[in-house]
Amino acid sequence: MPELPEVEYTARQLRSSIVGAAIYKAHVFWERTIGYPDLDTFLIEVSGRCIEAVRRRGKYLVVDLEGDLFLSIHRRMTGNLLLLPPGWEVDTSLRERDAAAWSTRGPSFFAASPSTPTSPTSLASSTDLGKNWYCRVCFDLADGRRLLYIDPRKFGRIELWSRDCEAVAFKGLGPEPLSTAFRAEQLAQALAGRKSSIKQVLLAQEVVAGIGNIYADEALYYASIHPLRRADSLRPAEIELLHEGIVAVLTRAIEHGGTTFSGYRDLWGEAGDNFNHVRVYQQDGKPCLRCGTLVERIVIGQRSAHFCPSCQKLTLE
DNA sequence: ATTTAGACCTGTCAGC
DNA sequence: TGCTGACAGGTCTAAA
Repeated sequence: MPELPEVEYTARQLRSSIVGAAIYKAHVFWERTIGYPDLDTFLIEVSGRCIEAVRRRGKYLVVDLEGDLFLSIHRRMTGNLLLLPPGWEVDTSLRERDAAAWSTRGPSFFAASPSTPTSPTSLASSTDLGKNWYCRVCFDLADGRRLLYIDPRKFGRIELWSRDCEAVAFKGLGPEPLSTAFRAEQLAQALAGRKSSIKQVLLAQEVVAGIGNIYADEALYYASIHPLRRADSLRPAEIELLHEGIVAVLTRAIEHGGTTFSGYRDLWGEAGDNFNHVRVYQQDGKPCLRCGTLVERIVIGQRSAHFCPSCQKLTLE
C-alpha cells in the first residue's frame, strides 16, 4: 500500500518522535510478520535497544538500533505504523465479530480511549477509534509509548538485520528517485532493452526503487506516455519528461502527506491528502484535467492502469 | 528467458 | 438483509 511518499512521510514523523527512545519489549501477534530472523531471536535482540535513527530505502522503512542493528519494515498493501501516547490502553479483548476468527487470525488489538486526552488529538477524534486496528506487532517503548504495526491483510514484513547485511536486506533495489544521483540518463539506461510495458518496468523495484501503482500512473500521465508503450521504445525526450514526472509526482505526494484512498494512515492515524491531487489514479470515468477526455482504466499485468487516451497515445514507431 | 497466473490475506463496496 | 464477485498503495514463486 504505501509507496515511497507514504513511507517517507512516516519516516519523517518517526524521526522527529522516536529517535533517542528505547524499545522496552516487543509483542508479536502474527508470527509471519517477522520475516527474519526467527521469532525468538527477534524478540530477544530487539528488547532494550535504543533507537538511533530512522531512514527509508525504496518502500522500506529503516529503524537503526544501537549495536549496529536495524529493523526493516515493509508495509506491502495495508501496513501502517501508529504511535500511541503513554496512557493509552491497548485492549486485547476480542470483539464479538472476531470471535469466530480467533483460531485462525489470532488476537486483534484496537486502541481504546486515553484516560486523559493527550496529543496528538487526531487519534482521539479519529473515526477509526474503537474500530479494530489489526495490530500484528507492538513495540513497548521504555517511556510508555507504544509503536504499533497495523496490517489487516498481513502481507507486511518486519526484519531485524545487522548493519553489515544491508546489501542482503535490500538486494535488488534500484536507485532512489529522489536522490540527486538519479538522472534521466540513468533511467534511459535502465529502460534500454526492456521489452515489456513501461508501466510494468516502472513497477520493477530494481529499475527505480519506491514507485508503485499510484505514482507509476501519475508519472506516465505527467509525461503523456501510454502505459502500454514498450519501455525500450521511449525517445530521449520522453524519458527526460518521465524522469521529471517521477520526481515531481513523488515530491508533491510527500508534501501532501501521502495518498489515502482507503487504509493508509500516518503515524498519528491521519489520512494523507494527496488523493485530492491525483490526476488519473482511480479517476476512470472522470474528465482529464488537460483535455476533458474521460480517463480510462485497463489491466496490465494483473494491476489496474489509469490514463487519458487522448493525452497518452499509443504511438507506433 | 520472459511472461503470467497463483499465493499470500482480509475488508469494502456495488449489484442482484 | 444476504450472498457473490470485483477490487485494493506489493512482491515472491511456480508453471507455462
